[in-house]
Amino acid sequence: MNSDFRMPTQADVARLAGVSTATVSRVLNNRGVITPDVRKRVLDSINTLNYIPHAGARALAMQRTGTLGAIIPSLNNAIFAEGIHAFEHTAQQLGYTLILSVSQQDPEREQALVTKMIERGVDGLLLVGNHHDDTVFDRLERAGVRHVCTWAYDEQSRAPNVGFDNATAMHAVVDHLVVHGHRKIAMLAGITEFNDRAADRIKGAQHRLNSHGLSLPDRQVFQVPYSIRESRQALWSAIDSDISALICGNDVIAFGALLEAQKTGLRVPDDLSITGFDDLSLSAEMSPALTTVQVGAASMGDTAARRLVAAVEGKLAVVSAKLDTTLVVRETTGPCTVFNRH
Amino acid sequence: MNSDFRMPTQADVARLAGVSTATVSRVLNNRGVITPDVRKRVLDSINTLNYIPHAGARALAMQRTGTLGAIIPSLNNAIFAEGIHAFEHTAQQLGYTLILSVSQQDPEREQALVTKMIERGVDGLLLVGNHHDDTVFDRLERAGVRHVCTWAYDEQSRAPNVGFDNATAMHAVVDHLVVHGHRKIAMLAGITEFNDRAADRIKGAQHRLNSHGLSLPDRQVFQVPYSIRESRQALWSAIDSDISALICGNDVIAFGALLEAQKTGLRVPDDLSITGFDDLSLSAEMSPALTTVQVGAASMGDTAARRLVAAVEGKLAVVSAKLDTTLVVRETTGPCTVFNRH
DNA sequence: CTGAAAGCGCTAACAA
DNA sequence: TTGTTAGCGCTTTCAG
Repeated sequence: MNSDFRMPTQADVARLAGVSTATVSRVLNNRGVITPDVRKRVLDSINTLNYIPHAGARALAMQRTGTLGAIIPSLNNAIFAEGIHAFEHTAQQLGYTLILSVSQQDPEREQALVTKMIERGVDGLLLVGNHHDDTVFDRLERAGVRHVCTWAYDEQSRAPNVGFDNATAMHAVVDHLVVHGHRKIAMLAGITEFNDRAADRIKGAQHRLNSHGLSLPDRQVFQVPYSIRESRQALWSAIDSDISALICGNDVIAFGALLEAQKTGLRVPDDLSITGFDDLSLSAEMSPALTTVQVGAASMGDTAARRLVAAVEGKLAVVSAKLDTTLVVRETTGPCTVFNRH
Repeated sequence: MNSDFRMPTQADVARLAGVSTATVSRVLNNRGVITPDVRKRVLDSINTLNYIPHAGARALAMQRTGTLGAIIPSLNNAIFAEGIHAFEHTAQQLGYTLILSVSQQDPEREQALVTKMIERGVDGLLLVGNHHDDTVFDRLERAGVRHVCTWAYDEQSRAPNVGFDNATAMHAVVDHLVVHGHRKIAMLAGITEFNDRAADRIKGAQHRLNSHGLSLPDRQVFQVPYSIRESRQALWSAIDSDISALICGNDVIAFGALLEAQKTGLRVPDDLSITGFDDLSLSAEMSPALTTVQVGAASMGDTAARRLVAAVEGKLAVVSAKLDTTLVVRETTGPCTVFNRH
């Protein structure tokens, strides 16, 4: 690392090209009209000096940074990774850079990260879920940072949403199961603390079952971390009661349940129907292929980025987008064969 | 969005507290000694004004941003997501913010992204693999941005490495297979264009096989994208020759091969042994559980962040770290039962 | 221990 | 069409 070497600045470029810094700035930002000859001289100087503008200085002078922030619960969850991948891709395409932080579902950490994002001057911010500390929204609104909550959709939410209704998404699952004759159903849900999506999925399943004259009592809802290992164990609690179908909070949980079921000789779907949520790419490939809910994480990330940028550049409010989910029926669900065990 | 509202600045805080901005800056950065009373007044003012410092301005005045950059090929690959998750976690812990960009294995895009990173003034940058455009390193060195290449380890590399030797990592796989009597082996490798890790894994397997007096001719090496679907198809090309073992470039490819093998009634490992690379969390859980190479993506991300920060704060060069890989023998490999098919 | 003032690199009026 | 001149918000000598 050559120690005391100064990166060339706009002033250096200006000097070399024999123009003012204002002119350099102009050609850099395509502002105003510039004599072809001058523009060429500037461009040449930039090249020979290997000049790279200083984003911090620019951010100070203009009122924007050209960055989009995202605070997500985790990256070790393929579905978030997929959503962020798309978000970054679109952001990049629109000329924005991504600043990414992981909250680990910790509200305090999230709050601190939001402040960090404001410090960094992100032009827009993506959040996951609608459940956030009030101060999060207060700060964001106060700072005038456009933001959007994803992975959820609720008309009542304080912030704009780009996502789907987790509760409603469960309706199709329940209907599918009920139509196939399932009456006793359990659920391996995600952990609901600080996770409104997981909670909504439970509520959605329960309500829909109720409307069919059935029920999913709380004691048949088991909260498990999004981990295959832990999900395998949870299967045992779930099948203690003689259920014929198992609704899982997401695909990873479903993988665990399926693997464990297979290992113990339980036939899926003959002895037990299993459903997932997310439709990871693996879900279609495994065998039996997983019946699950497709959420379109990629298009969610893409849409979130577009709406955010549109709002920033148009100086408007972010407009919400309600995304659809679709039940993908595959091989882990089938007709209920009652009295199958016990 | 309240339109023309100005975020409170340090000057506002100073005014309210009845001190100079210099003093505010001092308490903010714990520099020098400050009278307790003054400190309290400043802190109070900060609170009542909800003052949030401006990172851009600070970056301009100091010579650092408190950000770490990372440019990775993709996020839709669980192993990269895991590595970045750890990188971000450690960075956050050390007080740094992550700026993340995805290159999609495109050298031109990568080059542009590196420039973007320099613009943003990242204090350190994580790259994947050792194969990068010369201008990438030129620019980075010129700008004095510490950087580290991960997911690879090569004494000869131009940049510091935090990673493992992909070629050597294959030795254990080959040895394991050979010891079990396998002689005819094929490989489903990753696509080697712009991917030195994939290429090294092939070379590693070939060399080691050679040293056993065996060989892995190029025509038995099939390059496939890191996708289950595509890998399934590739299996057919591979087993055309009557091999008894299949080395896969990573776990995802192995999943595909395994799934397809099972589907067609090929018994694993009796009819065909299969190995992976990465040791994704799923690999241990599936059945048969996958024999694979554990790479410790998390500790790689963690170490990369620490080394980068140490170099930045100590004004030193980044020091490389050679990480170990370990073969995890599970159930997809077994003794060779020759003449098993055809 | 604290304040005044210069300046980090860039953009945006305002003149010319 | 281009140059001059203020800042943008913060840190940092240098005085006091």
